[in-house]
Amino acid sequence: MAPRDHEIVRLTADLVILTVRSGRLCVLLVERANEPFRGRPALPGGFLRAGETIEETAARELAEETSLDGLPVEQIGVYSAPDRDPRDPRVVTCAFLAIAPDLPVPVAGTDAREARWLPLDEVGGLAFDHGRILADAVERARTKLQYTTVATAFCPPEFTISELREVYEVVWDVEVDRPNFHRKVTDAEGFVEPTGAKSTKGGGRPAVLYRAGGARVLHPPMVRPRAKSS
Amino acid sequence: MAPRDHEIVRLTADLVILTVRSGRLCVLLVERANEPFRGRPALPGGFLRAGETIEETAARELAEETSLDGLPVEQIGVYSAPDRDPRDPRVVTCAFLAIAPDLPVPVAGTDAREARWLPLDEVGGLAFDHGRILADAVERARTKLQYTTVATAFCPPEFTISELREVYEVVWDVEVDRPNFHRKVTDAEGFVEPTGAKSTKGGGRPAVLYRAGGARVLHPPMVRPRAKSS
DNA sequence: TCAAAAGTGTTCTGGCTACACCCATGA
DNA sequence: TCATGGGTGTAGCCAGAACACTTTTGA
Repeated sequence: MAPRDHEIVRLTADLVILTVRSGRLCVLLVERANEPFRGRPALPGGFLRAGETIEETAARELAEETSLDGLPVEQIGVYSAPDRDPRDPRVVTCAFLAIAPDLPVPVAGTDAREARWLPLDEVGGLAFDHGRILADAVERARTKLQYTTVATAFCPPEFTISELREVYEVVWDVEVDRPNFHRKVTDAEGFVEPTGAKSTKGGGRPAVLYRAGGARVLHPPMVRPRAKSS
Repeated sequence: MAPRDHEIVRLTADLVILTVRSGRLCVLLVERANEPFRGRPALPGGFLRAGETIEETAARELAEETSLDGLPVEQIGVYSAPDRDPRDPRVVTCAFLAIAPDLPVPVAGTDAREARWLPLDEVGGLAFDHGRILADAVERARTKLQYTTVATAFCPPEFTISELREVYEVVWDVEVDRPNFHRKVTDAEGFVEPTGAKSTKGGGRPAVLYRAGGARVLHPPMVRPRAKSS
């Protein structure tokens, strides 16, 4: 092969960290402190270091931003347009999706950057190609709700079926039939398991509390109905 | 942020090109001409060049290996283990999946490397982490058959329903009910459309020929039955 | 006793499975 | 006229959709 006709790049991991806060799907954004795009909102992220896999880079940045350790991250894709970063030399990024419960805010980052949750429909003007990355990650999250049990990752350790249903309704922006959802979730092997306790909040009958079950895939899958708004 | 604590990498695109040949799922492999892993089978691939996206790198390598232009490629993932390439400096790869019809072989590459189709169950001893990349890509292809129309990409421009069914049977390693498959495929909007011609091969009744339809997603999806061979 | 939210029962329907059956061609 | 593979008909089953209904709490 022809030697040295290839380009040297710097590799970053950018994180799309999603959560549900007060009935809205939110993403964690930071404000850029340096050029390029100084002052613009951006996805948290950082450079690959020696000896790391890019997953480890992502996990390290995630821990710094959310103080949630061991939260799984999933690759969304590589974004490598030559002009995506005006700096020289070239920067290629690998985007990751992470799903978090509603954390105590403001999220205390260990570095000076200000991080904040922003509802998806208020996001605009992101730096670089982060708008596209965010859109791709949200689409992935929506798809994953169908055939995996990740919805529980949006919830606190103990939750009610209604709280879990709210995750689906918020992320998919649909209404989900309450009785059918209850049956489907409680019948599905390993999706949720009862803790024995009951929720005391709420005006009506107390709800049984559940925790996430052992299953990762959902069988049969949830089917996403037609969107309610549009 | 702390400057210069990040690593410089070289980025490659590696291709998993799949096809169905004489009833078996096959992958295109090349023999490495240089160290490391000289003489070992490997996935075709190459380095990112200046001004290219990594998708363009993949498309360029694909065209060189198969002389099929414009075949779509899909990202599988990034493989970045620090020790995946014994060379220094570090090489990170982005893997791509491409699906091809049964091409006239041997595939004429423009470079000197010898490329050949190898049935999946005969693959072994791949260079680097290409064994894992291949496994991930095959799993992706299997999943994609469920809810997309990519199965037609395994077929020539005109094909019979039975040829399309064979794709599912080979890739999934299952038996598919012939009558039900026929109905499902011909009823699905945009999956296949008849050309008007009929196949002359085969001993029995001539089969109607179809070409790929316009739809990319399959609605409702194909469901993968339990594997026939354990 | 009423409102509110949790949870159960029941009917209907659409898609899938299984398999019987008919059709068109070559030998 | 028989073998071979293409294509259609149809009965049963099962899961999801829709929605009526019962249960358990606080006010």
